[in-house]
Amino acid sequence: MAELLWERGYAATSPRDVMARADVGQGSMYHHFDGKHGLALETLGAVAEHLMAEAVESEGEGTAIERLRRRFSYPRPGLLGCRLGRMTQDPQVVEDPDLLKIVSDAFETAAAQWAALVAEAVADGDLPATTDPDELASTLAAVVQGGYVLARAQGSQEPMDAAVRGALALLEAARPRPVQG
Amino acid sequence: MAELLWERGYAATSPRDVMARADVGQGSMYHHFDGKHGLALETLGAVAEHLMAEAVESEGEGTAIERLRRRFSYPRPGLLGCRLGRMTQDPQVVEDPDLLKIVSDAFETAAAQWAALVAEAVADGDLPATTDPDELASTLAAVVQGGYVLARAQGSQEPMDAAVRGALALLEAARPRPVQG
DNA sequence: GTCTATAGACGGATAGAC
DNA sequence: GTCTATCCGTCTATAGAC
Repeated sequence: MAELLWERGYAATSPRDVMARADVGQGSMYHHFDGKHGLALETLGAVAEHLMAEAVESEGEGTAIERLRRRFSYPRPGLLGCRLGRMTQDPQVVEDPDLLKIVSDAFETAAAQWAALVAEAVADGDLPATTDPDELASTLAAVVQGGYVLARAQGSQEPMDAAVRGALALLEAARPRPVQG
Repeated sequence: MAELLWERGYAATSPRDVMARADVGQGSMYHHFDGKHGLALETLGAVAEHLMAEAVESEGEGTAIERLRRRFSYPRPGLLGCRLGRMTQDPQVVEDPDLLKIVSDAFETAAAQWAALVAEAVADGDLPATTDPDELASTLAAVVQGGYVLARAQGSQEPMDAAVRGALALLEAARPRPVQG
């Protein structure tokens, strides 16, 4: 189910497909899961947890700006799209409070983590003192999500990587000059 | 059809829906259009043209950096999503060369326009001389597209606006200090 | 040009045997 | 627990009358 949600989204994934891919009979599936909706609920929750853990791990060690840059530069499969961001274009997901909550919570958590990194980097003097952490957090998250869109639109990984590089260059250019002495 | 493509995407829009919304009989539709595919082709082409024209208009007059900021800040309906970017999450669109081409071309044109604005602003000394116009163009386009994703994920316009503001602040902070005298 | 009727496949789910 | 059979609706498109 996780694979199919990624490849096709929620609306376009049928229980039949899931059964075929998992090589499982109809009876088995409906015995263990509460239909398509329940199946998606469990799957998407697990995916969200997995992605968040991976993102935090990707930061590694170092100063805030280093961790921010590392997390931001973490390789992402542009052509495949984001397993969560993708769901926001699926009306059947957005109109379903349960499913939307999973996506919404994940983005909220991610935004808070970006904002914390930004705030720390500002305190370190590695970003302008005037920076609004929440705004820049939104910007960074948007570059990542938008990178997926551009990559899929062009059928190439490149726009995603370019978007990230462009943002990194901007962060660097905006870095306050260290006070001499 | 344009409305339905926007609201539901391509895969989830049925000829029946279109007929109902347009208050047109089945025979009429299939007489004038070559089925769902042809309908989408014509519609999406017109939408792309309209959006591109609107974007160019939004720039207004002034220096490159002013036009860039104006076009970038142009109000966008985050909750509704981008009428073209949305299509990139629909496998039936991405796997259809004709439909994908419309989306792909539009993004390519937009990227070129962003890059031209950036290059001009660099020449004006309003952006760092080290800026790669293509990269920053990708970044700007990604912020916009990602803003739509964030807005829909949170069910609010705010993340979209915040992402744009954050990017504008970054552009401002990265602005080279004018040489005195 | 526009209508109604119909085709054949797939959607999501349930029933009841084993 | 797992299987097969089956339900009713929708999907996209075509046929053929008017």
